Amino acid sequence: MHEEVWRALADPTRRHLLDLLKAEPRSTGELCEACPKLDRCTVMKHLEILVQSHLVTVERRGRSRINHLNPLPLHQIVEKWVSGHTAQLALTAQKIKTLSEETST
Amino acid sequence: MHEEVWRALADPTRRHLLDLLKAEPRSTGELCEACPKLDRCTVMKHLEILVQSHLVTVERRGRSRINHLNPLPLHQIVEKWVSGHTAQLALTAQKIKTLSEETST
DNA sequence: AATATATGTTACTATAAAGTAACATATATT
DNA sequence: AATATATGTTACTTTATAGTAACATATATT
Repeated sequence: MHEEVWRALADPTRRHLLDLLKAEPRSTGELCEACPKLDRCTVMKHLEILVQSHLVTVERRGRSRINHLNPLPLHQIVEKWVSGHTAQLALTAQKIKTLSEETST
Repeated sequence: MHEEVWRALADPTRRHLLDLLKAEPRSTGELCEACPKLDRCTVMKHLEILVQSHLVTVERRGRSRINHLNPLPLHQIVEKWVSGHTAQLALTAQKIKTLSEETST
């Protein structure tokens, strides 16, 4: 299900990892370099969760593990859930305008 | 920031509450009736988190609290983060096709 | 074969979240 | 005023998550 995708996206570190992988596939070591504040084990745990949610796929290359971004699950939750909510924006434009002002407070 | 929005959306109960509010604003009591398995306090805690993330706004009406959906934060995280990732779908159509088969396993 | 490098595994700690219970307040109804 | 109703608050327990440390394995390099 998409439950894992939502959970995976909830963490800012994981979204950052996805951002890094958006540009190009990277090895785990490269991702760790890009996240100097985090322990390697922490990065690997996050990657594990991203793999379970299918947001990241793994390619083994010798002793390296190349992590690839898979944007499909993201696209799917947008299609199946988010779009149903954001569609209202067009319908209730004036109302949103008001709420927007409250939100920015 | 949008951190709270991602966190709020991570929980399936909260997404269900948003689904209920999508149709029409509802009082807390009505939401509790729609979630018979959950304690009233649990529902209120979830609503609290939804309000903090601005996904729900509250209107007081006598002794009732009417909860309104605000789809704007959702729209914003799609605009600011999700769309940047899903945009790749068009660019890497063939690759995704392959990943799709892996994902559905 | 010996060594370095990259990743995997297990166990632990600290923090946060989900859920509930008991009690408190505030508004409507009679 | 007394009562019922709807919501708010505080404190607690259980479970899940983030993060780390120490050790294990597997591949490349020399």
